[in-house]
Parts: sequence; C-alpha cells; structure tokens
Amino acid sequence: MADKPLKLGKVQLRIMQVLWDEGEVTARRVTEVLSEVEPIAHSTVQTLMRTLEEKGAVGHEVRDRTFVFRAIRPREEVTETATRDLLSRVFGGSVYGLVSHLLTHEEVSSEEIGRLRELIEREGREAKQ
Amino acid sequence: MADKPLKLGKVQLRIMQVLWDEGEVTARRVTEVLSEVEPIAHSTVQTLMRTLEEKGAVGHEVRDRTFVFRAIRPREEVTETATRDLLSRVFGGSVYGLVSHLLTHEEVSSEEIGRLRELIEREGREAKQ
DNA sequence: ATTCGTCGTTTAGTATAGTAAACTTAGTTC
DNA sequence: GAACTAAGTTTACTATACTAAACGACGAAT
Repeated sequence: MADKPLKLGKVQLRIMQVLWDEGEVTARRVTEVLSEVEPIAHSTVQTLMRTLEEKGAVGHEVRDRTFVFRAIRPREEVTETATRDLLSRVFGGSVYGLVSHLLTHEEVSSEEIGRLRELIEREGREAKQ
Repeated sequence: MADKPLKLGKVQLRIMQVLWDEGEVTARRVTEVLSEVEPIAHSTVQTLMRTLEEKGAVGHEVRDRTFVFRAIRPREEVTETATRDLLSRVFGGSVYGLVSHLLTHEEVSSEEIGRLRELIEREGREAKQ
C-alpha cells in the first residue's frame, strides 16, 4: 500500500540519517550527533522527532523511562522520494538530464568517473537481458 | 560575487521554467501555461512572481501598461542549486551515490543507458588530461 | 525532604510557500 | 459617462519547518 510520499525538511532528514546509521537512539543521542556539526537545542530535536513520529517516519518505545526511537521508513524510500522530486521538478523526469548535469557541472574525481563507468557497463549488460 | 543560493518552491520553479522557455512573458501568459497542467488562480501567479522578483530571480519592465517579466537567474544556476541541495542532504555530497541510486532504483531505458555510457566515456577521456 | 537534572510536553514565535479574494486603477466599450 | 474588463496591489489565511523557552513529572543526590 503505497504510502503518500514522505517529504522531509533539512533537519528532519539529518535526524533520520542518525536513526538509520545507529538503529536505536534516544533524542539526547540525536542532539549530540547533530550538535557536532552545528549547535541545536535538545528541545528542538524532541519537537522534530515528535513530528516525524506523527507522520509515521519513526516510532518509539519506552525503555528505562526514556523514549528509544527507531526509523520506520527505510533510508531507500526517503532517498527515492527526494530524488524523484528533484527529477520531476527540475529535469522533467529525465534521468539522463540529471546525470549529464552532474557530470558537466559538478566536481567528479577521475576515480569516481572510473567507478561510474564500471557501474554503467554492468547496468548496460543487465538491461540487455 | 556569489549570490546566496536561490531556493525555490515547487510552483515558483514551474514559473521559472516558463520564463526560461519563453523568454519574455506576462503574468497572464504564465497563468495560462501553468493552468494547462493544473488550475491556478491568476492572482496566485502574480503574488508568486512578485516574491520571485523580490528575491532577484526575475525582473520586469512595463510595456503597454502591463508587466513583462524575464528571468534574471539562469536555468543552470537554479538547477545547480537544487542538485547540490539533494546531493548534500541525501547523498552526503557523493555524485557516485546519486548516480548509482538512479541506475538501480529508477526506470532507465536501455536507450538512455546507451547515451549515458557515451557521456561517461567522453567524460573519462577529458578527465585524463 | 529539598534540590537537581533529565525527560517529555506544551506553547509560541519566525520564516516561507502557496492560495486566492478583495481592492484600486485605468483603459475600453456602448 | 457608466459599466466592463484586465492589470497590479493589498490583505489574509493555511500549512509546514524550524527554533527554543517554559512547564510538569519524577527519579537521584545530598
């Protein structure tokens, strides 16, 4: 049952990254991790995590009187939604359009180019079947 | 002088697409084009175009008592901003991460795969220099 | 037992996008 | 010249993200 696409804000996404990386975490732990990059108030994190729970992105159970959160929606789903969104909004849905933009306008190391070549070769072979 | 990144909403971006496609247009014309896809009130378009002008994305001149708008910021710049945003928010800045996601999770025709292969080969050659 | 710290909850303020009605102004039409 | 129309402006409301202080509950420390 395709849930409606889950669109997340910048900080909401950072919170999800922590959950995906660490599995089960308290809000306090999330605050710590996010604060390594940029200071953020613990209450801010708590509020955002409640909104994430409201929209079904995360769940929690109480353990030792503290909420332990976990991601419900998988990383891939959110990645998918965000990517599709850019694709349709900016590139008219064209994967080619996006990739060619990346190759011509973004910094890509020649090492990365090499890995991409491998990837595309592999993909080409599979598509043949 | 690198202007701060211009982040646009969904409808704002659609408006910009019309300006980029058509060069000089009236708000009325934009309303018509957008309404082909989905109905939108003319006053909504006018309001959004004013906000776009406020943030320096578009400009206008008065012609025959009517505003004729044109894009100030080029398509590439906005495309760039939106792409970088996804890249950093979702893929940790990794172009490889995004491209591999595209190839494994998005529908890509084998014709497109072919064109992508050419593109990447060309890119590989240039990177060598 | 009173203070302290940590938790989660409530409340609240800012910012922005989107939406569109209401209003003002000024030509056009009869 | 009164009505109509089309353009732009003002105003306003909703929704969401982000931010964080303030608040209440409760176990721990002294």
